[in-house]
Amino acid sequence: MDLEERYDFARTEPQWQRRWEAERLYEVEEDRDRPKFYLLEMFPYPSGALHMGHVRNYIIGDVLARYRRMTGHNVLHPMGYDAFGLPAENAAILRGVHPADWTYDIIRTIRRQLKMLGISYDWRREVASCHPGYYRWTQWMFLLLHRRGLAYRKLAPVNWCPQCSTVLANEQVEDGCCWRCHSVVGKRELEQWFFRITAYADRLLEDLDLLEGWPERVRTMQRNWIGRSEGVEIRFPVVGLDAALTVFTTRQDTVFGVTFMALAPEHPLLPRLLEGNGRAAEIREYIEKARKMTEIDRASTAREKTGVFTGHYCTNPLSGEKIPIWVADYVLMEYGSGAVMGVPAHDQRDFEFVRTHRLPLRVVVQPQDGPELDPATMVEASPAYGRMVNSGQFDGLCGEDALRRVADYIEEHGLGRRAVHYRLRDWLISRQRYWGAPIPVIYCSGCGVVPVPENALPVLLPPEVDFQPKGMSPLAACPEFVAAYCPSCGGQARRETDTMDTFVCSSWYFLRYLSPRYEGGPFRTEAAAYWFPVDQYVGGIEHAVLHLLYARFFTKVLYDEGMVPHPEPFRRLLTQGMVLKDGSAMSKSRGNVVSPDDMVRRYGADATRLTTLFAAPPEKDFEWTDQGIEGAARFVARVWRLVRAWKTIPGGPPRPPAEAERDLRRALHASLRRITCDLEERQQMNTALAAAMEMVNAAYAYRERVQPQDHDPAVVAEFLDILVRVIAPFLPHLAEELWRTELGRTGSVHCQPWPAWDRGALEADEVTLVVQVNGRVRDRLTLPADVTDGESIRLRALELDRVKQAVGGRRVARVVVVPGRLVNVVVE
RNA sequence: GCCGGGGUAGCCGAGCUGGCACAGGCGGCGCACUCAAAAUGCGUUGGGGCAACCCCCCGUGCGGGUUCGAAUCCCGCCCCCGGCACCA
Repeated sequence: MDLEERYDFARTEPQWQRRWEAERLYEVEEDRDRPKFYLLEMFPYPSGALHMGHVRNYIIGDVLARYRRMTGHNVLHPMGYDAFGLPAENAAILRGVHPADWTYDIIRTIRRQLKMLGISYDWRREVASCHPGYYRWTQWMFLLLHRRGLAYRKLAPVNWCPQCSTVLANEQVEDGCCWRCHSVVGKRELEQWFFRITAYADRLLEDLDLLEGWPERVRTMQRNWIGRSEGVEIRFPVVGLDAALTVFTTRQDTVFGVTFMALAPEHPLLPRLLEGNGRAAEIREYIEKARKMTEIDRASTAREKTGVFTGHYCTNPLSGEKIPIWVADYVLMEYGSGAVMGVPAHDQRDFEFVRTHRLPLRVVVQPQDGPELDPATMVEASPAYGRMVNSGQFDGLCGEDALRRVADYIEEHGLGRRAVHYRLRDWLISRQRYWGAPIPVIYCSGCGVVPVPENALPVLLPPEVDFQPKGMSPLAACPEFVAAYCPSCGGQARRETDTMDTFVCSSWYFLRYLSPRYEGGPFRTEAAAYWFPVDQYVGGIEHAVLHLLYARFFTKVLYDEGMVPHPEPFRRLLTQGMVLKDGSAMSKSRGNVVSPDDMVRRYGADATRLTTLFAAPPEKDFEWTDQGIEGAARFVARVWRLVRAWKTIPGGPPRPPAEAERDLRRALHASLRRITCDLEERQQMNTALAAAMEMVNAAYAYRERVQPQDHDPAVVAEFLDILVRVIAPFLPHLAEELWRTELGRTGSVHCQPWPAWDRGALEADEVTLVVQVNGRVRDRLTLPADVTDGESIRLRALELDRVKQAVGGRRVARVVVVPGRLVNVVVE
């Protein structure tokens, strides 16, 4: 072999990419005779060229897709673009180009990058959510939800991002800041469209148990987000007023310990309590102050609990006691009923409140263990469940029983009812921006809110619009768009001018891929019957409660509508970690972006793929290093040289395998088994690749050990055949080059069946047992593999010099023999 | 505070359901090839003790426990990452 010869990835890789496209290798149709496998990566938001962090996602997905193809599956592996959204609009404002031009430009770049990496997509199925052929069906989804009573309009205080100049859903506010631009989010009172995701709260929660293929972390995050609490709502009549305050509590066993009532400053009953109230001025001042506070300040637990007494009282319906009503800004209007029964002895917040305002405290639950609670000496609340005291007829009841009996009593006496509350809020989907799918609704002075008829979709986004943000929807300033006829009465009417949240577009895209150009509906139900659900989804953890929750919600609605055969969209989920550079996530503003274009140019697509796959398990973050990719490129070349050197071994008569051949075959099949397990069950590409490297190392060791003229042709041929197949998912270009060009095989390696390991090759003639004395390794014992008799192994172990030495004449108490593994001699 | 996930060489990481701790890579060192270098191939690489091989001791965040045997199981801590959090 000429050592100067090098693997020319720059020539080879594009050549095979063109060939695969010409051979339509990755294009699939429904095929009832083959098991399907739907493999999907989260589609990118086209806000710029992809960096290494983005492409890791597609590389991981591609390995799994290629592996499934080789295991005989009919693999659907599509790609598209989450192309409606703010970055495009902001870039357009900044650069004076139209968002559509900007978006399609970036899409071209991303498509080129994905092709350059050799990702095996069925490109015919590409979708872009900003295309009318797509958003027509996003609008259709809106109408479906509307028809099912799941889309409604209401006036509510909503999150407003001043930077993005639009409202945001709760899920899109992180620590009081906009998820995208990190500006502090304020509140505005606006009439907006919501999706009633809370109607599905229980199912979204319960079905998490079905998602065994999801990381526990994501399931926990969704559980936290949904935040289900079981309790009771209790009505406290207001003294001297024909009204009652309803409170929600999960601790009805503490109801005899209520010493005050606290209302949120926004509570609707407050205006009535202020009528003719001598303290009205003071109270109003407090309410105003609370209103002006930012969400973050108000939510701070570090703040002292402030409040003012309203001068009014209500009656505890169980004890008959008179309870003072306060206003306190630690009570949130958005949760429960905006009123809290204050039980200072058993709730830390209420405890802090009474300490500042000198209100009384009463112990009504004694913990099962620990000292008796004494109100005089308590320094914090005691939230533990226990035995009810000072609670009249309920005294002595404990724990769950107490909760149940009090709830029963409340219901039987009409004082309230059992209730379940959620942290989850309805999904606010209106956006006061231009670059999104218009909400398909018309407002008629006579008929009210009228949905656009399905056959009038899409409601097209007009191209010529001034989209400079002015705190209102750009479409409202476009008279041609606003003017409409009422679909119901035909009279002059007005169009809705808000667009839909980007997350609406991405809540159903995995269904559009199934029949991407279908005109008769969002997707062909027969296609869904075959392909749905996604078998393996790959994407970032950042969507744990955003996209992944919304997509589950949409799927359940479509399931109820009978359009999809399964209530969950993603059977298995892999959340890949980030690629870090200099210790942090890549971003343009940080200037630490590693470009896949550079890496592919310098080292090739396969080496780039290998680097991201081998550096760490897929779900973990890893630091990008130049040494890493150099090592990857070395391995690519090492494989190439091995195959080049070995393909010329002439055939010869079969011969009995010698020890060197048996060792090589054992290493080959042991690695094959490991790679198969790692891909099949654990999805650990890094360890699969480690096994592939061991495989190659074993071949080099064989070449050191055996003279070239003595290389066993049959063993070498088997080795190359298996090696090239197993590297195919990881290094698709190299594998194809070796398969077709070097080994001269016909057809693509990517259409070959995945090899099965040979159990027989794994069996060794001899096994080496570890011999321990008191758990420490002292020697080794090599025996023919067929010696499994414990007694003879025991005797031979005790005969070993080093064992005798370690035993040192002490009495042998017992000998543990694990055949095939070890012997442990236990001495006193 | 609650919930989830982690902590193994100089670095990235293997180690499954208790059985030789550290596979594979990176980095380091050495050898071969070369006039030389690069590239490549081979060897070596946890710490300590010993002149030295053998060998011995220590070593998976910390402290206990279970076990013939623990990175792995149990109990109690510490630290890191992520989520939720004035949610009644």
